Amino acid sequence: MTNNEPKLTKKQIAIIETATELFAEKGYAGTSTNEIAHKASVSEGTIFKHFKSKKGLLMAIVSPMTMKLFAPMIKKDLDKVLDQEFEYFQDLVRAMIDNRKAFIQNNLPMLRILIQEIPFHPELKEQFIEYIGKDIFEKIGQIIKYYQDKGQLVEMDQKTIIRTIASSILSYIVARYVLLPEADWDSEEIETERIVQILENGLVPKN
Amino acid sequence: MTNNEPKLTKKQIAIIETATELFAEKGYAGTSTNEIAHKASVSEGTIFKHFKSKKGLLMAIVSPMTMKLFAPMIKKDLDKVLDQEFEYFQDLVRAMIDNRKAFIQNNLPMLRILIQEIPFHPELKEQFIEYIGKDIFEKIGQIIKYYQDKGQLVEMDQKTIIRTIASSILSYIVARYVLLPEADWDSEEIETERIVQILENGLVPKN
Amino acid sequence: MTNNEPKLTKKQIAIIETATELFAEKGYAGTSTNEIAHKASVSEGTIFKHFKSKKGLLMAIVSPMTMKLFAPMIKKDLDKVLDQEFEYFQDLVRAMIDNRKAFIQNNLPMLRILIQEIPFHPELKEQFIEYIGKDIFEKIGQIIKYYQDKGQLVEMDQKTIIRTIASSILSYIVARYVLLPEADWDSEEIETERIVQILENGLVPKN
Amino acid sequence: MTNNEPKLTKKQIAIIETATELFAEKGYAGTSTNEIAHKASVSEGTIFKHFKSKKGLLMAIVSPMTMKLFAPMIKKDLDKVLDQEFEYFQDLVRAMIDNRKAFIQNNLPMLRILIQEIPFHPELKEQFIEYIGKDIFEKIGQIIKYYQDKGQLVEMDQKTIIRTIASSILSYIVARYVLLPEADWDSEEIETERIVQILENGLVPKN
DNA sequence: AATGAATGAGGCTTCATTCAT
DNA sequence: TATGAATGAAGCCTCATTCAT
Repeated sequence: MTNNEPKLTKKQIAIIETATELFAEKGYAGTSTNEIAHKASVSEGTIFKHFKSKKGLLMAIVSPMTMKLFAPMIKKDLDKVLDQEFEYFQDLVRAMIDNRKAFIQNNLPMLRILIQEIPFHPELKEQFIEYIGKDIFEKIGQIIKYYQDKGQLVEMDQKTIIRTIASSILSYIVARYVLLPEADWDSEEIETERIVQILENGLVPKN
Repeated sequence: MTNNEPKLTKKQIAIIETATELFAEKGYAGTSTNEIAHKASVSEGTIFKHFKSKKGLLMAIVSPMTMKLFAPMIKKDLDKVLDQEFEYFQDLVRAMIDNRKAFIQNNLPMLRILIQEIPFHPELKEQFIEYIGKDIFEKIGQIIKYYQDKGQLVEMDQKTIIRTIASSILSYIVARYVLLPEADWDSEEIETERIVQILENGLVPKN
Repeated sequence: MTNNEPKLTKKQIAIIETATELFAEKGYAGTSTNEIAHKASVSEGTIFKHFKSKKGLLMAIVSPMTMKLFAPMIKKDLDKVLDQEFEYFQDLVRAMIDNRKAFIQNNLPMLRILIQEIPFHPELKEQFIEYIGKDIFEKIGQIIKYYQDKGQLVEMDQKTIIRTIASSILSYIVARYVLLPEADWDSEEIETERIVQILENGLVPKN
Repeated sequence: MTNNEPKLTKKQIAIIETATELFAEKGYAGTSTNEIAHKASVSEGTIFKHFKSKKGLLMAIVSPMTMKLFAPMIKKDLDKVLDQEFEYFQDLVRAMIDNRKAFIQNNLPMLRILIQEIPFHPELKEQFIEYIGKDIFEKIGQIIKYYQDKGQLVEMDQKTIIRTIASSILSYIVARYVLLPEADWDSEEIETERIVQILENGLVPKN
């Protein structure tokens, strides 16, 4: 949908992929451009030719353009979920958890970078918010309205509902896959069901 | 393993305080020992005399010994909440939110360090878990049982309940005070009430 | 040694002109080939195709071949002065000042390069001397003899006289236009007249 | 006369001396900090510890403080000349030429640096002017007035006279020792006498 | 116990130059 | 002929750490 094609060379892609991996693993400040160059089988000079500076590389990784590389995927598979018009809100939540879980597992490195580096690079925050906001928020807003109209969702303001759902899902996923990946967790189905149940009874009005 | 009272000199305290601040603000890898020395009005040599290495300084900051400095305070004010035997579970939650909020605001720097650096320093994770686990978990477990017996809490397993409560409270507080401190939030009372309400209706069994 | 007309392509001219400008402004060592390429709207490869190396480009700029591009102009307008047979030596000096001033102003960049880089590139010195010497010295020698015969010039040896005149004129012009272009100078006419007068009479008053 | 003692360590002095030499020989941009470190038997880190940056080192070399190291010498031996109250102005000029020649030969490197780098570092110009102006100009002004009153100097304005004398002396010395040190020059005495004579009488013979 | 000069390894970045297209 | 991606050597600079005082 974006007109100006990125046209990244093979080396550029190798650099971005390697850097993404390493930044995620060791942090931005803890990764040297030399290491990136080696692992990407590229000369250090090439990195700077393309990305101007180490920070430039970081920004490229999380830049809208790069995100757009993921965006189609993100949108498409989010749409798959959102467009299904589940009979019950709970089924939507269940589907979203699976969907988000898959996405996060696939994009763990970039998300790790975002989470770790946002506090140190104010520019990142803006990109993150813009990206999340623009592409995802609206759609979700519509869905929520749909279930509110159906009487399956409390009439709280949307921001709060989104935050509640998001924080329930994200805090579980982040804890499980980012912060404490080695801890012993119950099976995914059971964890999923718990979240659903809690969200259900908390957000669905009693009559 | 912790020997008797740690007797820190003024310089050592100055170093720890300065380093805590700077690590929190710019990250461990992003802070230089030189900067710490300057801001603490201490020579670089002194830092290494006392803490062996930069990592040693980090470990000292988050070490049980240092944490013990905070521990009495932590425990005491957590106990203040937990020992009150509120009539209703909701009141406990409300009190805990206020309590945690105060603690986090007071100890933001160290928490920031923990959150940021845990992924890069495996040793930290152990210290963190041991510290949090040992001192707090048990107590909370008792409390939960108390309210379960009173019929005010679902009969889920404790781990899940704790995670649910903790993630509700923490994800709100972390988001509000650590990740997005500048965003426009509703007033604290309203936010608190929402969390309480959601937790309440989600966790309290319907009859 | 100079073969027939040098046929420079448009790109080559663009490169030479841009490089001349930049070398003059920032020095040879302070200018990158990349910058030259950009400002000349040419790829870096092209520069090396044509000039072999960065040094080759410098040599091309100050080479006899390039200088010959200016030589006709130089000679012509110097001849204009020298062929006029002024009644008085002072008038010749006055005319030469104006003439040199114009030339220097028009060719400031290349002169700057010569002045700045001669100490670091021995080859340059030879080119410079050969070029200046061959084309100009002889002519001036004749002129001096002419005014000596007329009794308007002391009977010192020519080398000294040339050096005296040249240094008077050049040190003024270099100081005024190269070294301290922003300083506050008197009007050009007044400065010119002072040089003429001092050359004529010296500093000791005759009574 | 300056109160705050510089207190340069041995290494600092070694760095400054080596850098002065190398900058003079190969230019600022043409000299690497690595080379300076090696020749000064010092680690590269030490250079930056003391001088912050390569430019900082350049500024230190030509800074007032460093110049003050030379200033006593400069002033003292200039005073030797200026305080002698020569019977004739010509004798003063003669003495000044010898004196300046000695100074320049002794400080050739620093002067070379100044001459070469001033066009590229505007800050240098200010330091140069301030330094020359403050310490030397006034004194010379007095001397000139002395000889004007004695009727041995034309009644031109002082600035012009100073410039004339300075440019005569400097252009000879710079040409002889800086720009074209290898050329074949007449003996020093003869050259000196010529300058004196020209300054005295000019180029036009009186009959 | 404290200092701060000194270090050398390594970090980020620039550069002249080459080469496949 | 022209391009510009790619290179690797070298440049400037920072850093954690050591050591004589």
